[in-house]
Amino acid sequence: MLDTALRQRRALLHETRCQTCSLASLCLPLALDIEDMDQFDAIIRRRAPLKKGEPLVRQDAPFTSVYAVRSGSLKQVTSEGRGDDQLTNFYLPSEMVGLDGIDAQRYPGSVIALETTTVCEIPFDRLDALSERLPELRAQIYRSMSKEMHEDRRMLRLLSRKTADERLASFFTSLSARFRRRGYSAYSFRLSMSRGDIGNYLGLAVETVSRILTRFQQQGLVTVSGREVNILDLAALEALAEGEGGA
Amino acid sequence: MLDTALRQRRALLHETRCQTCSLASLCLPLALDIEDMDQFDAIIRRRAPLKKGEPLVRQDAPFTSVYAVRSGSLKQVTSEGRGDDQLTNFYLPSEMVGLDGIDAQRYPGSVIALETTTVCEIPFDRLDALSERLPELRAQIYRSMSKEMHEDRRMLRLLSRKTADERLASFFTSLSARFRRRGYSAYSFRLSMSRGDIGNYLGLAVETVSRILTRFQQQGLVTVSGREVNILDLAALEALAEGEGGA
DNA sequence: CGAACGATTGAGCCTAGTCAACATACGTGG
DNA sequence: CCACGTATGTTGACTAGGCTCAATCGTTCG
Repeated sequence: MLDTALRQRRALLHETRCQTCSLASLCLPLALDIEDMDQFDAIIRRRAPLKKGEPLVRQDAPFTSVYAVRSGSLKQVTSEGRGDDQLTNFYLPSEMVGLDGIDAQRYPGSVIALETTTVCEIPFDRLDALSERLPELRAQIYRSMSKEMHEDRRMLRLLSRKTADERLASFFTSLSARFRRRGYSAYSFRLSMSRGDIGNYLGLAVETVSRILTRFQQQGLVTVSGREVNILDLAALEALAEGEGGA
Repeated sequence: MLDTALRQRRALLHETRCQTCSLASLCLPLALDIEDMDQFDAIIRRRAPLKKGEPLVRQDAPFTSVYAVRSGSLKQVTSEGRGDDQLTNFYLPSEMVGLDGIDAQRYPGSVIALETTTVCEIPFDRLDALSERLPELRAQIYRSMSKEMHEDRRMLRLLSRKTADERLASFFTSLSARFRRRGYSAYSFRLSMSRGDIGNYLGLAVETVSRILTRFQQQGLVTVSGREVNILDLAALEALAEGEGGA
């Protein structure tokens, strides 16, 4: 039995090494050579997997680390005032959590696992120190942050100009692209978030999300069964997402 | 006459030095000591002032530099599809323009002067190289980006949860705070942007902006005459911005 | 001084929110 | 393994906030 535990532990350690990580090509150490990757690897902290609903970071907690998602998914929720939560982000494997806490030195929202989720913890002070010697790593940090800003701008546009249908279509095409990029099917996947989460994220009432999903099915764009999604007409969804509904 | 030109040029050079810049305490070199500031100063490029309506950067142009606003103001506009512009940001003195272009190596939107505006151009490759040796500078770059992400999240919440009244109130209180921080009056200022710009930014029709402004005046919250704004009851505006209208 | 643009005001409409009832899935303990 | 309770999802009816269209007024600039 001890043997099993040992093997599991070794497997875990093995898995946690960047060099053998299947996400390495999408993650922070992306551009590093073998030697540098070892240095990077050395500052990463292992973490027990998070269970569904468990917070990775809590809003307003002191900023110490950023995190790379290895498997599973999370949502970022910012509470302000009484019960007025806003879901500001979903995080999928290879994406970075916590970069928005650098400025205020506190995390601006809680980040909560949507399913069983594993992450790599990267203490920021050590990352920063390492980035001093590794220009490629520095560039990758800048790129990650810049990309998130870029994404946020897309989201601003979605919220201020798009109709409910366009928002849902955007949501699906964006998820589809993100899954594809990670080597999963672009057409068939399982949502880890509830309708409520989706609505909150897209600025829509749950009822609206539900209604539009049934309409999308009637239109033959997708099939949805619970959280199982099948995209039938990606091109049409993409057109819809860009506002070519009937204009 | 040559003498005049010479003096002007010297004045310009003088003004453009970080050490004598009144914004130094808000800007990138914030935490640098005198010596380091000189190094930073050396990589900055002077730029002729932009006239109203003139673009500082154009959407999709190759990313080369970031910019610090010295005086005036600008807006960032992202066009997608036909005529579907989204105003994603306003930039005031000491704020950084262009950081969202690092990832794609292109500027994700055009940035256009709203009035006569001067900026410091900072070539990014040289900034990055310098940041290798100056941890304080690096920290400040991270902080700038992180702050912008944070701001974007606030904006997401505004667009997805707030009513038109709350949005306008937020807009005014935010401007007020930004002016105060720069040493200007928090209660009396001139808008450099049109009603159309405000509406576009806040996800509202121009007519709605106009209507709410007149209502705010009737309620004794502000006086507005053209682009001249006087805040009469900042506390009430702040309460409104946070959704304490009648709840 | 006139033209062009920006701002204001009014009337009617439409999208998505709210409230309410019902259906389904989930998971926990007997 | 099933039964129950709770959380999640769906559907319907009604409402309202903000958009559109349209006309008018004001202001800035050539």
